Amino acid sequence: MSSIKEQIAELSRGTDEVLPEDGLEAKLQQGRPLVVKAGFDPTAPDLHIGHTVLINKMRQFQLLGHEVVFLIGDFTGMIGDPSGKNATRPPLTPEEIKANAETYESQIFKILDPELTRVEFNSNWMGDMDAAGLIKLAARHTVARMLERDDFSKRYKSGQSISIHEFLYPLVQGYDSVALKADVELGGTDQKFNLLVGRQLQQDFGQQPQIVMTTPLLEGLDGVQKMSKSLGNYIGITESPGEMFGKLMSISDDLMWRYFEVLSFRSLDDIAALKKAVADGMNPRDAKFELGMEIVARFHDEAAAESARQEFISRFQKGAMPDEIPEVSLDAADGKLGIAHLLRGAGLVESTSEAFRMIKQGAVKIDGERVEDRALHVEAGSTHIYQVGKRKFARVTLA
RNA sequence: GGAGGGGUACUCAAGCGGUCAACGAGGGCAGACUGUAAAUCUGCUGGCUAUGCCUACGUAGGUUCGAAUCCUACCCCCUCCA
Repeated sequence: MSSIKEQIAELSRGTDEVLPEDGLEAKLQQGRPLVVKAGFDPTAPDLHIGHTVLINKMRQFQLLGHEVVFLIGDFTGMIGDPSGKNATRPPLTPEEIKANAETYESQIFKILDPELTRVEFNSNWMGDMDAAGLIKLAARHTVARMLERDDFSKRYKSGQSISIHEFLYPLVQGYDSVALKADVELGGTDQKFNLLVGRQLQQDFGQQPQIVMTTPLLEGLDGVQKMSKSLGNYIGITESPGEMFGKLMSISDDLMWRYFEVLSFRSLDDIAALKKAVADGMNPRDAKFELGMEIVARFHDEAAAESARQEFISRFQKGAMPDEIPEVSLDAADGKLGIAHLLRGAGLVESTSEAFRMIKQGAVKIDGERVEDRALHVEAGSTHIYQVGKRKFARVTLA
């Protein structure tokens, strides 16, 4: 077992804040398994690797022998977290929540040890609380303190509405920590306020307040904006090995080191050594290969990672066609088909207009030959490999 | 309840009777360069039976040879006052 100091260094790695700063050391020195809590929305879980920064942190605690609680906020979900959102969420049915919870589990257990993970639902304790209980809970916090929260104060000052129920969200989340007697709560930076409310409530309830650890929102593949599905700059953890590997290879070198820090399970020393090797002349691409392999292996397996790497090398370094090209059959009405219609029929472009644009830009190839003539017609009874841009391929048989 | 401002393409944002499929920026896509990088440069960025036609500027009507631009009604959003 590593020293407490080393543990703190690894546990703090890639975190945004640890509050209070020296609190973690004090907790660790107690020498008992700590209760480490992290809460998740019960809404449709479609995790991307940005979410796994937090889960990786849970895993670290788990490896050090602590008790990790994966808390599904099924009750809180009925309130809706106000952070940055104003749309009211439709309430989920118990069936939906159950299904979502199962999806969560199948995804997080690629990282966490199922045997050592405690899954909880906050409806277990919140569902039984009556109105009087809720008011008592509310009485433990003040409006002034609620307004300390950044987005509340902004909205209040600018005259935007704040519903009363939004104040209850941090309280319920904080009460979860009381119910679980949490020693540590993990959350994204946007959760900081809520996590701190937990500390205060625990103190009110006579408990030792939890340590709050926040993890940053991971930068997306563009390296600038946060990773999110709607921005399209994400890697979903259920994506194929090839896609995952390819996407990781497309990130900038700066971002690569960032990803090493928060996504890799390698030790900090290891990463420092790799960084030095690159500084001394190692091709950064090879370092990126190692990152790609590790991530793909985590969500798939070693063999998949290796073949993803091989595929990548043969396809892009040697310019070969991908191994798996979608097969498409199309019917030609008059014994031949215009190239634009063919490309659209094969799903390589959205519209014939787009097809013409792509041809004009020199992005269309047939069997590796660039198409120059937008009026080109392909004879029926032929099979060719059509390509649009670098990544879109289809083997089209024209009948 | 009263007064005022606004709704334009993926987003922001010009336009305020014709030359507007709509300036500009961002994003996206493509080409060059490369490590499928990043940065940079260039081009494209509604659809179609394709050098023309159709559909689009909150919704529905109207005025006009002609409307995103003017008028009317309606819907929605915001600000200020109560």
